[in-house]
Amino acid sequence: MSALTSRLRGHTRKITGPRQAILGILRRHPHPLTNKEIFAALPRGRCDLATIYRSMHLLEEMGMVKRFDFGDGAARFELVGEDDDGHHHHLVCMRCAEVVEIEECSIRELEEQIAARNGFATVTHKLEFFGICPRCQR
Amino acid sequence: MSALTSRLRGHTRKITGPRQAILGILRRHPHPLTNKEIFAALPRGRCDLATIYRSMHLLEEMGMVKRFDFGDGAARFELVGEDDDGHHHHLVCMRCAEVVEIEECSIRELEEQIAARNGFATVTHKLEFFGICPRCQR
DNA sequence: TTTGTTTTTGCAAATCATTTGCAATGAGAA
DNA sequence: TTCTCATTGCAAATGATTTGCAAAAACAAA
Repeated sequence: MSALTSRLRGHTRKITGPRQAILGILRRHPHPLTNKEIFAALPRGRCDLATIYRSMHLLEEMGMVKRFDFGDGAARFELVGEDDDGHHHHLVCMRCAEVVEIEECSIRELEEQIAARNGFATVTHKLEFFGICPRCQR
Repeated sequence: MSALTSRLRGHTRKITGPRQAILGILRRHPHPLTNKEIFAALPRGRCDLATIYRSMHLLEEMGMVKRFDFGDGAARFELVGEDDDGHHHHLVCMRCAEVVEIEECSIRELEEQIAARNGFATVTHKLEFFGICPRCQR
């Protein structure tokens, strides 16, 4: 919690109940959660859905959570550890949405390994690169 | 067009004006397009936006277009060649949304190569695996 | 601990992408 | 040419996410 405290203070931000509660939920859920899931996990009426959306933006900017997009239209978030940079991949079941964290980071050749190792079938992957193009760098 | 014709016929589907027009736009745009962009590229009033959404679903099911998700909330589509399976990656500028097609399929080590080769800066990548989990396979 | 200032929150309304109901229209088989 | 079923346009419905605004909460300073 000290990490949150100092980081928030450094941004002229306040340590509010909703924010602590959200971090709490994230801390005890090692899987990516949607804003709605976080909302549901919070004690009833603990805070508004809009507040969760706003908090996630803030925490993301501060680098405390990582945003994931599984392509189903809802963003998902995971807490980033003190040390790690939060970079890892996910193996998502297209039927029940079960999520398995994948530590390694290679590809293609890994598809088979990942499929076999986890017993998943018809595994595919989606990959996009992001950056700043030459024109925009000027 | 013969490919479209035969494929559509094989699915008890009709060859309509909107569908031909959409394929036409896709054919002359080698980059992923959003439904809205396709709509805008179509001669005014050529067809409804809803029809484009419906057509893209159909074409995707038929394997004639590939759907891409750059995480900005809008799906993008590209025509899949007769032969190729449409598998390739994209390098997207986070500022102007310029898109560069990346042929190779490896990762991480490639990030630097891709960044250098295209003059892009701060390149990152997003990757997710999809499949059917053991429980769902039963 | 009281006050003053600034950030946050709740709530409701607004956006945006995408989907859907339904009656009218069009494509293709007979 | 006719008949039937797929398809379309249009408008309304969804679902995720954002935003305006006044009230409430944090916190620094007194």
